[in-house]
Amino acid sequence: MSIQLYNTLSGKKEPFVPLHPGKVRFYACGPTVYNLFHLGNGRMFVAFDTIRRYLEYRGYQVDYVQNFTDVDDKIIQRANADGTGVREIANRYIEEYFRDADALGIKRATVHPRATESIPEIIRFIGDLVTTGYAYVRGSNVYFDTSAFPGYGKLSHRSVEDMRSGFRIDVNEEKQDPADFALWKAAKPGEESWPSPWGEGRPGWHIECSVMSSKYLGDEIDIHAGGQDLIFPHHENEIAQSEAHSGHQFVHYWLHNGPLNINGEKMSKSLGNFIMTRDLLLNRPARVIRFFLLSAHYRHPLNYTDEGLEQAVQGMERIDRCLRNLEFRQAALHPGLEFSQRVGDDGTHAQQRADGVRSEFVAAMDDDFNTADAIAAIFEGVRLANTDLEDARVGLASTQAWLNLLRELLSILGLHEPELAAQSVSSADIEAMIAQREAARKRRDFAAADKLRQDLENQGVILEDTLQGTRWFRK
RNA sequence: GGCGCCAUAGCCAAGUGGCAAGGCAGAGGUCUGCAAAACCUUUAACCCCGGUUCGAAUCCGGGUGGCGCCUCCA
Repeated sequence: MSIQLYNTLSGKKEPFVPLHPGKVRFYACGPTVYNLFHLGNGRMFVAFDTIRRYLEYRGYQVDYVQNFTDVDDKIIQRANADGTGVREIANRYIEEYFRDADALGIKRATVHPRATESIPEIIRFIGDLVTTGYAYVRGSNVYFDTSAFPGYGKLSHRSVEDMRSGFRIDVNEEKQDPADFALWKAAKPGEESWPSPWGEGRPGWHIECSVMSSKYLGDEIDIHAGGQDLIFPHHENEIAQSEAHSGHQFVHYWLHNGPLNINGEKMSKSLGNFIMTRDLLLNRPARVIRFFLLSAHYRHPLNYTDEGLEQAVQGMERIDRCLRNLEFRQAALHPGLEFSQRVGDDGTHAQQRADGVRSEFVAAMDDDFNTADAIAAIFEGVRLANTDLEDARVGLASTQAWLNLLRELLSILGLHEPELAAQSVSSADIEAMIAQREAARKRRDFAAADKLRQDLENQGVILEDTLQGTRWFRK
């Protein structure tokens, strides 16, 4: 069974067949670097990073390109507001992007191109469109002529007629048609600009993605991804430019993620409900945030609430505890310990069930990257592993099968091992106190034993008694 | 006005023609000196009205409610 994915272009789920067997050319729209990225951006980055990871897991070699839009009105505004230069703003927020993205477990792209690094290619591309009659020049502005491209509207499934009837399109005297859009914008005084055949100016928004996509991946690629709100006009315009330019199909599969809402409403500055990913990262483990973002299907709306995030904390902890408990069992089985004498378990049964869980996980992910179902499969693995742990005879082979499975599946989702908390007590001190407590318990001095446990808990160390001895972890 | 999406238990969220996953929260039990962890059992759901069908949460039509895009917002 192959991977099925929902293609915005066709409006259907389709089997994924790459242009070149075993290889995937994947372009994901990146941030405009004028600020930290908000949780909606974070959702998009995590969603497509996860899809990329899964494609790699399924054996594809993925060339993943994610751009930085580093020339834009908002960057200029920010630079003016801060009294600094646009390059400084862009560089700063590219750095900040990596800080948050790395924390969220988002893999670095194969290439992270910046629009300003492709100005000559952009100018050439626009020049070609002018030459072939797809674009027209008005002073130092260049516009794309949408009426020259018959397929215009095929991605967003609307016609130019529909758009004309909409009264919200600004009428720009220079444009031949309200649906036309800028490829090259004449420089305004004081703005960063580049020389071009049409005069000083800078690229329009849409052209950079078309150019960088073809520059790094070729003019026909497998996947192009972004938020649903980019379908129109951004991606529609990219198709028009790229296909007018190349004369053939630009992208085979268009993937779009759903919106992230806050308490049921769209994030907006006027509502004051903007959530920066950074702010969440300061208060919660990054993997909990990632887990939360993956808890719904990527195409569906995801509603952020404090309670929802709290539920993600609990869910993530259930998985982490299972890993910890499996690891403790293995430590307790260490050769030389009395307990290991009693173990007889070749792990076959656990391995079979682990394989079954893996199959469920893969089936879920094959079905348009259904991470919610995939996470359900992980929980099934957790339950089965915990059930095994209930049996004192279950030993190294079984626990290893479960650990291997859970680590494998978590890593596909980019949810790696728990982070180590700050350490206020050394492991040796903890072990010593556990030994003291054990002695107190042996002489049935439970008051002393409980005090030791409480002392450790006050320092963030939790003790749990098991048949194999006392296990501990830092909270 | 045009285009489109969504509605499943207290909460989150899969499923999309054949006995309604999973997580969180709740209840009971087992284990334990106690606690924790864990396991077992359990409570509880397909917005409304029509239609198609042997059979609909799932398909079609109509409502109601919520949301998105049509503004260089992911």
